[in-house]
Amino acid sequence: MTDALLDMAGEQATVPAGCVKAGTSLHDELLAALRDFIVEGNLADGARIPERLLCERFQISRTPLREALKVLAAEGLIELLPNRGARVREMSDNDVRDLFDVMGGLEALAGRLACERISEAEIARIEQMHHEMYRFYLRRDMHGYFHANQAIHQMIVTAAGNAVLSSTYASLSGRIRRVRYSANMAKDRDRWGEAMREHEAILDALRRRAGSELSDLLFLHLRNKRKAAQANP
Amino acid sequence: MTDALLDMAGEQATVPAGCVKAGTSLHDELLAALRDFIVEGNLADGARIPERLLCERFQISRTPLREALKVLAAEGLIELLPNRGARVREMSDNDVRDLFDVMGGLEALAGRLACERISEAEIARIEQMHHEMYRFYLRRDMHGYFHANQAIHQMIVTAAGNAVLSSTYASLSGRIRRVRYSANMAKDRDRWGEAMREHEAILDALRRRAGSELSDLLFLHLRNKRKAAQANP
DNA sequence: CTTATCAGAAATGAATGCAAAATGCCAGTT
DNA sequence: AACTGGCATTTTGCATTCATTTCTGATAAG
Repeated sequence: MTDALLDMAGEQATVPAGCVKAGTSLHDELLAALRDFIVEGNLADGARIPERLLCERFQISRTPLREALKVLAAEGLIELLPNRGARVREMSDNDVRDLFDVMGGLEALAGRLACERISEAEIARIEQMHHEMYRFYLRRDMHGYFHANQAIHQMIVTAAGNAVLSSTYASLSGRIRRVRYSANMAKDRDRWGEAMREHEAILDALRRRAGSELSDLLFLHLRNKRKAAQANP
Repeated sequence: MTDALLDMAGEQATVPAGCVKAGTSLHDELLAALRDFIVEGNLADGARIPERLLCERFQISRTPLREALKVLAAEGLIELLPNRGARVREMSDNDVRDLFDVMGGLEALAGRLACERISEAEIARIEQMHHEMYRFYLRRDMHGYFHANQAIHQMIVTAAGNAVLSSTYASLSGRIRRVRYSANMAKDRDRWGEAMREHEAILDALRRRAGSELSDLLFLHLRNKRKAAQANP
């Protein structure tokens, strides 16, 4: 962990003062940096996060750091034990299941709302991304596929045009990104093909602007994704 | 606003020290108290929240207060303008629409999950609450109806057995509770009756454990509720 | 050799102090 | 009379300091 923190401190040091964008407080910057750092998975599950270390690395005092930690705890990324400091939140299988289901619910909502207000241009853009993803699938390019897949889902959420949905979705995405759930698909070729077929159906429903149907498809798609991810010994 | 703050100080003063529950830090207590205070609607929309005042009222220093404010800002209840302090977040019609839609999406999810795991006893309990609500409706008891209605929706969310869903729902509930959206139904008797019929259908779908159908019904129910609430000049 | 206990060290929780930014006020000007 | 510019006050942001709790590890008893 210490090495990672040192790396981060390095980045911080290379952009010392001029990088302070107008209107951004030290606290906000720190919050974003810390969140990214944890979401990226640089810290092990359940790892302690000593304030002193972070202070030295970020070259700040404890006050803004502690504020940021409180916010991250509220977001569910870390947990604060009274008088015992911050820990990276460990996620049980149940937690992962719950997170996936809520993500599914939010994507279902996104699909429904998107059907109501998405433009033809946006649909065309998603179709394009879909074909791109398909090419990754044919090439068995796991990384590219995963990236394209995530972009499509994000695009649907964005197309819903709902700020509350977007921020809620982003928050849960951060929490779930710590869970490595992409690697499993490589072992399960059937699931990969199935996922592609599900995406075909999703795109079709979006084209027809069939809100309820798309809503169902997206929820079930996420649920299947979760089942595939959790079916690992 | 000052009066309201003074009132709160009074409450705080009446339970000065003994109320400190074991394991709860000053920060957590303060956070809960502040959140309740704002959710209850004691502060006007857009009202400034000077730190000094709150400190005097709560008899604490600025440090824990500022931590609490940061968390409330992250929750979306207030907004923090850099160097200009905290304000109660004003909600535009768009914000209310977005909130209602996401609440609808979450309830739709709750219904779907509830269908999978709800017990017969819980269904019976909801039926009972439904009939209770119906009696309030017949008596034109707006307050009682509203209360029973909220209890039913909460019960469905609880029955979903998803911790992430519950906490997300609770957070959005807090943000939306500041909006008075109950009074309008009194003016629109048709909407009230329609809402009752929707609840009949919801209960029926739940009995049959028809997940997708219930999901649709709940989303549309919330959307209709929103439309009725926002149709006020 | 294991385990219990206790003192020192370290970390957290909260309060205070200081610098910078913003708000408000008043005078001077047009 | 209205508007602009500058100064004083207030308020926020962050650092530092103090108090309390927890952790560590060394020592001694079983």
